[in-house]
Amino acid sequence: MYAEATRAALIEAATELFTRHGFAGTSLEDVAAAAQVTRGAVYHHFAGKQALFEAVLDEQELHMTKRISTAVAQHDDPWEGSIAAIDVFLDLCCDPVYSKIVWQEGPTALGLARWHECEEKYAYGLVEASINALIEAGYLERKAVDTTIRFAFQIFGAAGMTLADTPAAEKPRVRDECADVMRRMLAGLRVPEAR
Amino acid sequence: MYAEATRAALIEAATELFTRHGFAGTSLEDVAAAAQVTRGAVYHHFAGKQALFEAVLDEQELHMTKRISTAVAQHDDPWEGSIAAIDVFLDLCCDPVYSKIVWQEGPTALGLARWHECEEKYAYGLVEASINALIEAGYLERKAVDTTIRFAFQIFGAAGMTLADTPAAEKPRVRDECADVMRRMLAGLRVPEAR
DNA sequence: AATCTCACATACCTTGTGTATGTGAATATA
DNA sequence: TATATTCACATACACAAGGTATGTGAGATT
Repeated sequence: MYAEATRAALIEAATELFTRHGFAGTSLEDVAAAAQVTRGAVYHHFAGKQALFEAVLDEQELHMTKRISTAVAQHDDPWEGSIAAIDVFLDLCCDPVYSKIVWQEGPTALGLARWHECEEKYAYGLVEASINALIEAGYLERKAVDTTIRFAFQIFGAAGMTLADTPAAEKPRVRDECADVMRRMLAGLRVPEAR
Repeated sequence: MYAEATRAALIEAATELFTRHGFAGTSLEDVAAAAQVTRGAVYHHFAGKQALFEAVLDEQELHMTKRISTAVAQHDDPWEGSIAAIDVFLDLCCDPVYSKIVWQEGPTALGLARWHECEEKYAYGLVEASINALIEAGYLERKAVDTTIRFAFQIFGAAGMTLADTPAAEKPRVRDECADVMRRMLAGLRVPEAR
């Protein structure tokens, strides 16, 4: 029963190729060849090219979600938790695979609408929870909540995309600059009394 | 000499179709038919599908640039100018064509790298100029400048994308919420003395 | 009047996705 | 142990779409 191994090999090959050549630049023929099978195997395990990409993306997101959740859980204060989440997230974004798959290729591969649906399950949900926790704790006003969540989410995306096309050598510096800017922007949203 | 008219008709048809069905969902056959010519005409005027999209995008960007520039020019204080730029930009993003072409289809159609190159010429340049002006005037620290510009730019993108999938009926409300959040985030970056 | 170029149309090639069918090995069944 | 069935792919085909190469008529040039 090598089926599961084949599936894993396909996801691994796809992850590698989508990262290196992008979604559009990778054919299923390429993926199959890299996994040492034919396109038939791809269509046996996945409904199509998009479904394969979603499997790749899900794996990346799951990993990210776990790491951020545990980091957040170590803080009682939601503000501290949010800062921790930012730091862990930025570290993750220095991983070229994660940032490329999720932030660069994701929207292209799935279209913005479908990509956003996928994000709802992972990153977006985390941001939503954090913002709501900050509101509950009195750090943020209960005002324009949806828009605030959306913006916060996009800011994470901005960081991801920024780090994605930063050369490896400069990543540490840019990572810290991103953390600084994100913290200050978040601080700008705090209610005056909580500052 | 109907050449220029044909070219304009192609751009107009492409704008309409890319807006309605997206870049991937529109074939050059569709565009040619809508402009009452054949695909041959498309390839006579444009190098390919991407080049056609870039022509469409350029037109939208040019219009945006003009409106924002004149708005900014009416203020001496760069902070006031930036606030004005935000307002004009958000108004523009309520136009479904602009937001769809530039913020939704752009990255998908051209790939993030190429899209970013195009943006450099227009929106990105404006943000860059504004941030630099704010630094010169002492509102912002001269620190992590590139990252700050990038983030500010992405925040505009966040607003554009947010408004793009907001139903027309809610656009006015969301538009104002965006303006509020953007102002507060920008304020978070101000040096303490300038607050 | 002959020629040349512009502005397209027509026809063809190629790539890549998706689908339908074939096949051998493993497993279940009798 | 012989037969049937299912799984895990491979093979072959259909079709859409982008790109290219070539054909063509009208107007400009000489």
